[in-house]
Amino acid sequence: MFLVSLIPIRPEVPFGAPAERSDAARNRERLLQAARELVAEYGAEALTMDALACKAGVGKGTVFRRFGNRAGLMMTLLSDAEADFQQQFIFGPPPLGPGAPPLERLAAYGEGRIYFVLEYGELLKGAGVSPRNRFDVPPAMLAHRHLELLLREAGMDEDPWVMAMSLCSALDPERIVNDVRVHGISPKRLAASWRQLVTRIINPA
Amino acid sequence: MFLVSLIPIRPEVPFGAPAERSDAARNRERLLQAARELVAEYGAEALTMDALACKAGVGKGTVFRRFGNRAGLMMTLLSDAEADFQQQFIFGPPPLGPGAPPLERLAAYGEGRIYFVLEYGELLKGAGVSPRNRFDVPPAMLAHRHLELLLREAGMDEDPWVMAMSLCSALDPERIVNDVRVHGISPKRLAASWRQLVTRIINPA
DNA sequence: ATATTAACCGGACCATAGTCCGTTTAGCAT
DNA sequence: ATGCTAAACGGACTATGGTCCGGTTAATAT
Repeated sequence: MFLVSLIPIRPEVPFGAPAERSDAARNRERLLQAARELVAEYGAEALTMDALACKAGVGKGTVFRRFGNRAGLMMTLLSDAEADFQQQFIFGPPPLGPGAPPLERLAAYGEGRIYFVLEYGELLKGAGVSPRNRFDVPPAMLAHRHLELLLREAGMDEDPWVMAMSLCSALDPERIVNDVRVHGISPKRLAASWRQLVTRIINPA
Repeated sequence: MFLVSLIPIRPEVPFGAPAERSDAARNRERLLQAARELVAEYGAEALTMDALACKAGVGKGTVFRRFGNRAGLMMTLLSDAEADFQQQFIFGPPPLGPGAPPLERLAAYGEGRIYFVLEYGELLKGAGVSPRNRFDVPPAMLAHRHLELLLREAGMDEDPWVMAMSLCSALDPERIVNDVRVHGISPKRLAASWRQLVTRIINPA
């Protein structure tokens, strides 16, 4: 699915940019490897940039040159999983992918996203420290456009843009993780409520 | 409206706790005064705990003993406005307060909250740094219970708890501020979309 | 092979939230 | 008034994200 390159997880470098130098590439791999190990062992929340630099055997400056900041590192660590999920709802089999009616796709999207969030909640939290990183980043924009499109297909023609944004908010990672971990709400219950929400939204009285 | 004391903005001290010492009370007032001035002049985002301690003429330890952390300070600064808004939707005149049909109260709540958020967005952002501070704090819990109650009154009897949580998410301060400031969405448009959202939720097909 | 240079490297440095603990003091009992 | 004690005080200290800049090196041209 080469089209994926049109949906970058992170903004790509400009076209004319020179290729990455070999030592830079090597250090990036070292850093990603070390980061994955640290996350696997201690969790994403416990990952400090100093510890990462130390474990990867590079200087701290190098870490920040690669990833910009902590959120950028988390985004990079998420990018594979995020691309995979995008594949599923754009090209995958119904009901998540094309072929099912919009309502079923909306319901499936929410359910899929809920389980995605519960699996990658810590990384998502780290990646979304600022509003800019949470809302105006390629995966979030794509999710929003996807929901907006499904709402339109379902006949919602009164400001689907804002309505899609509200739906995105209902799938906010911190909210979902809090519901499950603090209040003991089951993922199934969240998914059922989501289904009811989208059902009612596209089937007005 | 003495009942307000039953709806504390921040968790109160235990009943048997000894009274606050006079020097502590004096320093708390100094700190709040200084904090309000700093927020008024430079904005809440620019307020640092060091600068606050310095301006109030107290040590840094005192600041943290009073407010626990930066979020606690922001909550305290918000408490008057938050209590005021609570008054309005619990005891105030319809459609925000009791007396109007549930749908109208829901619509009015969202509209009121949107304008509240746009006025106090910076403080709300500072107060809600952690999920715990965002979701499981008295004002948030009260808002959630209020929405849940209105949903029940409107005949929604299938998991109104989670549905109310989704509605709370749709009013997330960072989302609202981002929509308005970054995407240029007008508050009126947000309020209209919110009205449509709650209308569809309580008037299923 | 050598020179050139732009990119990269690393770690010292800065800013700020939050902690700790020895010192001071308000409130009270005598 | 004096002494006692628990509370409060304040500033040095720590942790961590992020910046800066002088030295190093990979890629390229000659």
